[in-house]
Amino acid sequence: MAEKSPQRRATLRDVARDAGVSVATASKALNGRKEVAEDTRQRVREAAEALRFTPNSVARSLLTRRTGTVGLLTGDLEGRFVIPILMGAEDAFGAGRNNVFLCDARGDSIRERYHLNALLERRVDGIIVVGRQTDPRPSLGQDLPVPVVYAYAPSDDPRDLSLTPDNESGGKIATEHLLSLGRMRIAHITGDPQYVAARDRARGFIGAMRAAGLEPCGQPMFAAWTEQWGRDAAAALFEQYPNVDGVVCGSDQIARGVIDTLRDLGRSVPDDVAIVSHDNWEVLATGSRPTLTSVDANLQDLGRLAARKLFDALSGEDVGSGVHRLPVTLVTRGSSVRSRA
Amino acid sequence: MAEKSPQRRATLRDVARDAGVSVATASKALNGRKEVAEDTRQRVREAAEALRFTPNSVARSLLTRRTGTVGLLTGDLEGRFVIPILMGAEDAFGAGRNNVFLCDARGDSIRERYHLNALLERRVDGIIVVGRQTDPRPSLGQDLPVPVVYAYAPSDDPRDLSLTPDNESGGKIATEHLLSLGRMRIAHITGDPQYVAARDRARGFIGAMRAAGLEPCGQPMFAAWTEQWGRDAAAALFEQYPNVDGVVCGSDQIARGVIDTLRDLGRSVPDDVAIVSHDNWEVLATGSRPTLTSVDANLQDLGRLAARKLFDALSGEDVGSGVHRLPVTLVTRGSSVRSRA
DNA sequence: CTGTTAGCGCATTCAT
DNA sequence: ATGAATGCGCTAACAG
Repeated sequence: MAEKSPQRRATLRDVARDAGVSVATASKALNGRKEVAEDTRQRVREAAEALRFTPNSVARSLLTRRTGTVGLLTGDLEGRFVIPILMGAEDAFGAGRNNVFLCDARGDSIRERYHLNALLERRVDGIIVVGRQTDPRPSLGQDLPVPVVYAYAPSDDPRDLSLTPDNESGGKIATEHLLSLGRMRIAHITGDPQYVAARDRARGFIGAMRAAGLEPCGQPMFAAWTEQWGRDAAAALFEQYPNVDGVVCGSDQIARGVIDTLRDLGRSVPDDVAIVSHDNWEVLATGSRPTLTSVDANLQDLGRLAARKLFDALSGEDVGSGVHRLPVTLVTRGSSVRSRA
Repeated sequence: MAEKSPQRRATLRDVARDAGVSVATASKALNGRKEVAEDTRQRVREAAEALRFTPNSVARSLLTRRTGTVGLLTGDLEGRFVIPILMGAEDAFGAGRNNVFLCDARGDSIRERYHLNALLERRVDGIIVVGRQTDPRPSLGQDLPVPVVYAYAPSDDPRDLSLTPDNESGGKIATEHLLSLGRMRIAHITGDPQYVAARDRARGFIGAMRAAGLEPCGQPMFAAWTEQWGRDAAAALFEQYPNVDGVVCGSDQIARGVIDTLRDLGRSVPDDVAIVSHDNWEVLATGSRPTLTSVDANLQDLGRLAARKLFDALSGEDVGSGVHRLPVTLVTRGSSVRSRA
C-alpha cells in the first residue's frame, strides 16, 4: 500500500518560500487571480509542483464557510431504488467541485439522527434524503441550517421540497399502452397494498380503463412484490378470467412470475397475453423471455434534479416546497410487442 | 424546506460568552475533559443547548490533522458488486465517528484521477478503491500521503493491499456440493472468459472434479453472464450430454437460464439435474423456481474488512500488502436439494 | 480548575 | 504587482 508520508504535507507557506514570494502571492498565483505577474505565477506553479503541493480544502472551508460537500442520507442502501438516485446525484455533483457524504441509517431513526448530526458538524452545504419507498417519511424539520431535498420518499411536511416518481401516471401509461395495442380485457396484479406506490399505480390503471370506457378484469390483485406472487396470482386470474389478453404488473418481479405461469398454461406472450410491468429493473427485464415492457421511473434523473435543486438553494434561491411528481417513461420490449426475429 | 439560517451559526465563543467562561473551558467542558468543574460543565452544556451549538468539525480537523473521513473510489456504482462492499464499509465506519466520501469515476481513468485529487484536497484519512470485476486494476501508486486498500478488484501492484473474493475456492465448493449429493456427471456453464472471475471459478470446478477422480462433462462453456446464454448453453449441453446430472453455473443469471431450458426439456430440478450457481443475487436466487443454491462472496464482510484495515493503518499499523483472497460461502436452496414442501 | 496564548492552512483586506 | 496583517473556529500547552 501507499507509504505513510514521513513528514508533514507541503503547505502554501512551503511553496511561497521555495518560490521566493509571500503566502498571499502564492495563493493568488495558484488560484488564477489576475493581480499576479505571469512569471511569478509560473515560479509559484513550479514550486508547488515540485513539492507536490495539494491545497488543503479544510483550511479553505474554514475561511469561506463553504465545504463544497453534500450529505446523502439514506434509509437503506440495499434498496434497489436508492442506487440510481445516488448515481444521479453523484453525477450532478461529480461534474463540479462538490463531493458527497454517503450515510446509511439502516432504517433506524436513531441512527438517522446521529448521521444527520455528523453531517451538520461536518458543515455540509446541503442534504439529500433518499427513502426506499414512495411512502411519506418524517420530515427532518424546518429549523435546519442547510437546505434539504427529499428524493423518492417525500417528506410528510408540505413545507419541504420532495421529488418522487409519478406512479399514478405510470399505471396510466402502462395501461394505455396495452389499450393502444387493442387489448381490452386487462387485469392488474401488483404488490404489497401497504405501499403507496402499489395503490398509486392501481389508481392509474383503473383511471385509464375507465377513461377508455372499459371495466378491469376483476379487482387489482395486491399481495407481495415477488415472482412467487406473480405466479400464484396469474394462476388464479386465468382460472377466473380465461380470456384476459393483457396484464399490468406492479413490478418486474411480478411480471416474471406471471409470464412463468403463462408458459405453464401454454399461453403465448405477447400474442395471447401482453404484459407491461413497472421498475424496468434491467437484469430482470432484459433477462426475461420475452423481455419485459416496463415503466421506468427515471431515477437517475430524479437524483440529478435533487442535486440541482440543492445547488440552486446554495446560490441563495429558494428551494421551493411541496411534493413534485416526476414523469416516468415506458420502455417497450417483447412482452407487449412481438419482436420480429 | 428548511430555512436558511439568517445569521451565523453559533460558535464556541458564543457558548463561552453565554456561559460566562473562556473558550478553552467551554471546549474542555463539551469534550468531556476531566479538568472541569461539574457545575461549570453543566452551565456550558446548557448554553450550548440554548444556542443549538454544533461543533465545527472543519475547524477541529484543521487543528488535529485528522478529518475522520474516508474516500470510497469506485469505478461504477451500477456494479452489482460495489454496493454490498460499500455497505460493509459504511457499516464499519458508521459505527464510529467516520464518514465516507463516495466517488464514482464512471469507469473513466481521467475522472478517477480527478476524484482522487479531490479526496486528497479534502484530506481524507484513507481511501478504499472498489472495482467492479476481480480483474487486477492499475495501482493508484505508492506515493500517496494516505493509506489505500483495494477491494474486489485487486491492484496490479503487489505492494498494495488488495482484498478480493476467492473465486477458485467458490468453484471448488460449488462442485464439491454436487459431488456430495452423489452427482457424477457434472458440467460447467459460465460467463465471459475475459473475466478472471470466470476463469478462476472454472479452475476451481476442474480441480474439484479431478480431485474426485472424475472427468467434467465437456469443457467449461464460456460466453456471457446472461440468462440467454444460460438457456442456449443448456440446450447445447443436454443435446450432447443428455445424462448430465449436475451443472455448476458461473452466475445466478446463467443458472436461471439453465433452469428455464431444463423445464422446457421436461427435466426436473433438482431431481434429474442439480444446479449450483455463483453470486447469490437475492432477487434472482430466491425468485427462481426452484430457488437457487448459490455461492455467496460475502461482499459486505469484504467491505467491512477493507474499512477495518484502513483503521489499522490510521492508527499507525502497517496495512500489509499483497492480494488476500477472502472465503466464500455456499447458500443451499432448492435447486440442489429438494425442499420438503 | 480556569483563562491566556498560540497556532492549524489558507484567502482576503489593505498597504506599499 | 506584491506583502504584512487578520481571522475562520477550534484545541493544546501553559500559566495562574
